Amino acid sequence: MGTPLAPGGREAGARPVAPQIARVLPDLPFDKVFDYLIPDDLASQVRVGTMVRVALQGRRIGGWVVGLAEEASTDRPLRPLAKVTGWGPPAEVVTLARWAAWRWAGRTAQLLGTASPLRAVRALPSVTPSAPRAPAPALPSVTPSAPRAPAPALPSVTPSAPRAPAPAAGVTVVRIPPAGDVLPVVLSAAGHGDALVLAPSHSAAGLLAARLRHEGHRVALVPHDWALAAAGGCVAVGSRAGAWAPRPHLGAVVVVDEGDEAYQEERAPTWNARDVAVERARRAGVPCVLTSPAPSLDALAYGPLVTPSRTEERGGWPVLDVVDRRPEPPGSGLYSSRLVALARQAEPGARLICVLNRKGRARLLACAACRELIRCEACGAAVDGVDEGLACRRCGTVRPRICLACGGTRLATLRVGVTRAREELEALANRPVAEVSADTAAGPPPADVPILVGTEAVLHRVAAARAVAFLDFDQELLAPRYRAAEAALGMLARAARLVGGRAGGGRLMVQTRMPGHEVIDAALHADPSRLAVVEAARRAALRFPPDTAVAAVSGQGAPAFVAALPPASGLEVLGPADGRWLLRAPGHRTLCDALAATPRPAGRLRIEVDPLRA
DNA sequence: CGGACAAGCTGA
DNA sequence: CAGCTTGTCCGG
Repeated sequence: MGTPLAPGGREAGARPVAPQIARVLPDLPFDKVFDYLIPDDLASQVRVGTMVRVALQGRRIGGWVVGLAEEASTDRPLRPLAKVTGWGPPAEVVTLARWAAWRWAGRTAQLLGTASPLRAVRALPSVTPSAPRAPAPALPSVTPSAPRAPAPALPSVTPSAPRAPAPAAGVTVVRIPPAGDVLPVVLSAAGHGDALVLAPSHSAAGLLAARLRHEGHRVALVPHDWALAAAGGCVAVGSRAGAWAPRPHLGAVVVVDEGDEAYQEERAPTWNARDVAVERARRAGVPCVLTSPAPSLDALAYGPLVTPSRTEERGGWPVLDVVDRRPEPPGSGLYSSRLVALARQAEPGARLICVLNRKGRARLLACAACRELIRCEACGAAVDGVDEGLACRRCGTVRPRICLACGGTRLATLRVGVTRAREELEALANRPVAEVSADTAAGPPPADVPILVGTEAVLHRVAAARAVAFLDFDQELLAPRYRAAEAALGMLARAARLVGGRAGGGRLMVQTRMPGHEVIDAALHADPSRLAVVEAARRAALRFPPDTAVAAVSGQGAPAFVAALPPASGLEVLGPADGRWLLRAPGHRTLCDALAATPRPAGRLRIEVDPLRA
């Protein structure tokens, strides 16, 4: 049984209320609001957020009611709403979407689409007024790996408190080591009104939802359980899109593994669920907790950091073996003797996972005789070894496998791809090795293979391992992205989760020529602050976020757009590099105001605010 | 987005 | 100058 659609506070018998005009944002590629008359028979169903269909230019188009009014904003005759489709995002989420459209230079309608139910919701399930409250989580399960959570938060978990006193609003960053458990933090938030909990992947959200249910909480897994979340009286758990879940009485927000890149939408607008969640909590005046084994500088800029004790944090990271490859001659292969020794110990039940973030076969070839780099004779780009000889990756020219400098025919691989890495390791370790990458068959890799080699994706495809080795960690440290160092430590943390804490005996190994790098130093000491301090200084020196706000502009219309930017807007324009401009401003206010004030030219235009690569 | 309408190109 | 393409504007 459900409550009638959108009661909206209008009771039968109450005098007819004034607003008869709905301001509707149609689902079109531009943000323009149109007025429609609300027919009397639909009046009880229409409020801000309601999804409707309207006639526009002889067509029917879906859209959202974004406002109610008594007077039209135009002289032309108004048409009535054609239909009420069902429930949509609540008013404060509509406002949030408008903010996000500004913040990431996108369309409100697109964000409202993300905030809306997958299928039309005609009625909300009724809320059991006093749902059986969660039993107290067994305290021992909380203590061992629990970080020192904000003190007032923990008591709220107790079942005796129907609604815990609201803890202080604001953002708290909680560092939880890889082998630690976020559940205590999530449970304390779950005690506050309609909590919102985000995890980076669908599977992580599902797992968290199941654990919360096990603890006795009513849980809506969004967007699937959108209507349940809209009815309230439960915890909403979701991944990226969950940031937009309807929450009638938002009480607290938790973002698990806040730095995970999965929180950022890849397509423009490149909104980030963590930042949406933080803003949402701020607007609602409720606490927001960001957790991470290695908090990002973006997170640290939001609020104070809470860390576990050194003992606890050290225990939550595995031992890291750093293999310094500097003494070895260049081109001595992908595998150090220490790595081969580790590989020979691997068993199907105690796996070794090797991570190599490159795909394909040989990436760079050199002449074995004269050491000249083998490049395309036409354009000078690197070439791939193919069956017919050497093929240019840029222009496609194919030529025989001969060194142009000395005529030598023996070519050496300088950087090995995953396929080749697998073959080599199988020979060196004398055990079966399987390749796992984003494009090999989905699902878990074969269980009877003791060693897996793959790109970073392998860390997402396997639940546990005895050891994880990064074959060329410098690849991560030197990646041409300003967040490379954070991403590298994040990858170590992810690997650490697979092998478990120090006591379990699992190991991490990195092969590197930069053994003193602060990322390695941080993981070695189980102290992410060691990276954060250095990284903060570096970002400031290079004027990258969070010290500044940046956006990347590309596509056909980019030149015209960049030319049309207001000259005195406080924006610094860099580039173009590869048809991509970078805009830099002291902060998002300046950046986003300038982006919003600039007319969009015809033609494709992609604006990435907070681009992952800059 | 997609229709309406206006301004440009081509062929006779 | 009809007949068509391409571009720009606009919707309640």
